[in-house]
This record gives sequence, structure tokens and C-alpha cells, in this order.
Amino acid sequence: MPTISKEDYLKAIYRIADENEKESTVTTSEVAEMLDVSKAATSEMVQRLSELGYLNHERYKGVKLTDEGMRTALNIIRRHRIWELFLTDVLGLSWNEVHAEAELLEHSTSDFLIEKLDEFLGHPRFNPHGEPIPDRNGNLPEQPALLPLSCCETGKEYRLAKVLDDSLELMNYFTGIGLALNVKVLVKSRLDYDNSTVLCINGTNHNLSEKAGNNLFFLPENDEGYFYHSRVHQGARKKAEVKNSKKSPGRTGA
Amino acid sequence: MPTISKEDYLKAIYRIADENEKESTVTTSEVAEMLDVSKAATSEMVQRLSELGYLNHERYKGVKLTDEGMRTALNIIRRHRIWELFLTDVLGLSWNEVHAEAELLEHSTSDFLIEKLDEFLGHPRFNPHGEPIPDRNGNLPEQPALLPLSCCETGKEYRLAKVLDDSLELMNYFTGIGLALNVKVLVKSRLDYDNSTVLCINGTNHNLSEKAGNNLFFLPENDEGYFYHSRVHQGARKKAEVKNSKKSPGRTGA
DNA sequence: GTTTAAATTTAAGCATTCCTAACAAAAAAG
DNA sequence: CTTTTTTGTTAGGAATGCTTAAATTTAAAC
Repeated sequence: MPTISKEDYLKAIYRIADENEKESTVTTSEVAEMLDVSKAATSEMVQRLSELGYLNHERYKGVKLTDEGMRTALNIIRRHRIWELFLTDVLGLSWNEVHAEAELLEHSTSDFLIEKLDEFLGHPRFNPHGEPIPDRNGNLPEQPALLPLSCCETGKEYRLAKVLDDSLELMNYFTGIGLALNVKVLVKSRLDYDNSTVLCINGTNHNLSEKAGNNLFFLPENDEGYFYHSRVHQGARKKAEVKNSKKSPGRTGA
Repeated sequence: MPTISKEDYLKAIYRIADENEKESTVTTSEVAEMLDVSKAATSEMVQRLSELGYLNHERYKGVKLTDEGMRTALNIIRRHRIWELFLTDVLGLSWNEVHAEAELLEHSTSDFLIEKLDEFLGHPRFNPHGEPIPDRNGNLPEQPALLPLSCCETGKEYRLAKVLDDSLELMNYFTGIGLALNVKVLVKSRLDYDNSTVLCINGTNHNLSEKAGNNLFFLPENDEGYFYHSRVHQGARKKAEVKNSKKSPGRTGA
């Protein structure tokens, strides 16, 4: 029901609160920065969304999503992540291409259509970046505890379970060095000097800054939990491959 | 590049000109009625679109699309019709459900994504209503001459080749009486009194008013031309079926 | 505990896109 | 060929969502 702009604000507030974990009140500045708009615009919109019942706003303090706001935000997140999975697993886009497309599509998708997509994809639980997909009632799937790169021990092997897709540039870099969901990595060493980490990916070593590493989350290799992604992704991928191999000749246009 | 609203105006102007065939200047009133906005809003927008180079406007006369306007309009039509085909043939929506969804999606789809969808669908040439899909350069596929119901002769058999989806209510009615693309019909009789036509569809007779019949276009049965649709649609349908039957167990969420 | 700095809100203004009502031009009717 | 009707345009106004600049409140520094 809200406009595209209102949906973007609600989504941003959800995402910021989600990252902040405990401290769940979100500030005007954080929202303004995430959406790349002025603080004044954010302040105005926060008031409008509060009047509409989506937010609880304490002047000069911050905002929290109401139940209705949370429901709406989770619905937008759901649309976004289902589209992302569709784009990678059915149309074959790469994980660094899907965010921007899903950002547009999420605002133009009815609940009816999302249910059809969800069904078609086999009720997936995670998007191509490893982020959870809320179900139609706003419930998030159970997630095993993930380790940020900074918490991974040297000498041990892990599998990539989640990537924060804040920066397209960073995503492109990750793709370039062979990182992808479920890829196995070995933590070679960590430099105390700048807290950077050397990772071995497919036999090649790469040094990742602390900041870059904070976008990567792992599960220990041999932890069965990592299958929680791949069961969905491999299934959908297979369907797409069957589809594409089934192309009958003579179906292309004049 | 244009906004959603501008895209809607350009699309409407294209569609009206397309229906009017010869007389290709489009009036303010026609556009206002199609988009369900005031004539004043249309008049304003026409001036803005003219300044932007999409329209040639002669005051108090009407508008024509410029080359740039035509290119843009065909691109929007392309996005709309490709989404419609995707929705029916991949997600399994019915032909009367897809128009409204495509109306939203068309404004949120990059050229990049449309090319991926086009490729996935096998470069289809017609949408689920039998309307032609422009290719990426704005070229329309060749279409055999179609007969509106009023030109179909009594006692002869035809196949439905195209439906104008102006009214959702009418589309639902057509669906209810068994009409679908490529369905075979027998023209039983025509009443001179009101120019209504009695059609036999799947063994049952239905009387269609002249106005309703003007939304239906046919090819004579035994005219090989009718395959020009089905070759695309059956192919895509097959791919979707293979997909859905391939659902591996245990892929649904927690 | 003032003073200074940072964050937040208000104010004024602009671009879009719509509306209704008033006005102007063109077409149809007599 | 004037008069009426229809169609098209302009004027004034409202809602949304953004901007910059000026206040205001809170937090930090000394």
C-alpha cells in the first residue's frame, strides 16, 4: 500500500535495526545516509510514517518499527530476496547483478505474484547472498550462528554462508577472486598490524582488509549446517538448467 | 529514462494510434480516457513530452509520436508483452490475470533484464493475447491479416488469434466460455437486428454482442498461419512443465 | 557547568503530477 | 453563417518528496 519511497524508508529502517542487533532504535542520520537523501527529507518522512502507524518516533531520539511497520518491511524484504533468487537461479544473473534489479522489481510485485514466484522457486529460505527470506507471514527461517571473517581462526577451513551486498564494487571484487556462496576457504594468517586476513581461495591467496572481511560470514567446514543454503540453490539451479537445455529449435522470432 | 507516468502516456498514445490505423494523430480526450485522468492533466503532459522530444504536438489538433517517442513506446510495449508471456508460460497465470501485473513490472525492468527474459523465453514473437512483441530494435514481427469476428462468415470454422484486453471483465467472460488463443470456433449465425454473432465453442453456443466481438480476431481454420503463435507458446509451456515436475523433495522451507 | 559540536527538526522553495473550474478554439447544428 | 456543443488549454491549488538554510535540541569537550 505505501508508495515506493515509503517502502524504501521502511526497508532501510528494518535493515539498519537488523544490523544494529540489540540497540533497535534507528537514527535519522543512518536512514538518510543509507538512502542517500538529506536528513531533512528523512525527518519529514519519519513523521509521515509515524502518522500512518508504521513507526514509533521519539523526537530527537530515533524511530522503531511498529508491528504494522515490521510486517510491511518484512514483506518488502521478502519481495526483494525472492526476486534476487529468481534472477540468479532461473535467469542466470550473477549474484552481484541482482541487487539493483530486485530493488526495482520489489516495488512492482503484488502479493499474488510473489506467492506464485515463491511456489515456483520451491519456497526458498535464503537469497543468493545467504540472507533469510521471510515467509508470507513474516517469519524468518532459523539460521545457524555465522562467523564474521574476523572470528575465523587461522589454519581452519570454512564455507562462505552470507555476504552483505552493501557495495557493488566490493561484490564485484569478491566475485573476481572466486568467492561465492558455499565456496570453501582456508584462513592462512591474520596481520595484527591492520587486522587484515589472508584467505586461500581455490589455491590462491588474497589479503582482505578488516572492513571488507566484515561483509563476509562463514560456517566451519564439516559443519553440516552449511547445507541449509545449498539444498535450495542447487535444486533451483537444476530446474533452470533443464529448462535451458530443452530449448526447442525454430522457436526464435523472424 | 522517462518516469512511470510519462511511460504510461507514451504507451497509451502508441496503442491508440495503433488501433486507429490510418489516422495516426491522437487526441487529448482519447489519451485522457484510456489513462482515466483529466483532459487537463493530459494536455499538460503532452506539452512536457513535446518539449522532451517524444511528441509532435499541433495545438488543438492532436499529437504524433516522434521517432524517439516511437522507439520509447515500443520498448515499453516490449517490456509489457514479454512479462505477460513470462507470467502465463512460466508461472502459469491465466491470460486474464497477466495484464495488471505486467502493467506494474514494465516500469521496473532494465533493458538488460528484458534481454535475459527474452532469451529465456526463446525470443517469443507474440504475447498471450496474440499481440506482437517488438524486438530490441523496435521491429514488429510479420503478422498475417486477422479477421475481426464481424468479418467471419457463418458456417465456417476459425481459430482465435488475438484478443484485445481492454476490459478485465470481458476477458473473464471470454475465459469462462472457453475462449483461448488457438481455440477452434464455428460461426453459427449472425443477427442483423444487433449484429451479434452466435459462436459454437467446444460444442456450446454463445451469443456475442458486436462490441464484444470487436475484441476478437481470427484466422480461418486450416490456415497454416495460425501456427505462428503456438510454436512459441507450446515450447515455453513445455519448459515450464519440465521445471515444475523436477521439484526435488525437501526443498521447502522450515 | 558552560561552551562547542553534532544531530534533528522546521521553514521556504522547487519539480511532478494530479485535480476542478474557467476560458478558448474547433466542430456540429440549426 | 451564426449559435451551440464538444474538445482543448490555461489557471489556481493540492499532495508527494526532494532540496538548502536556519533554528533547535542533545551530546561532547573543556
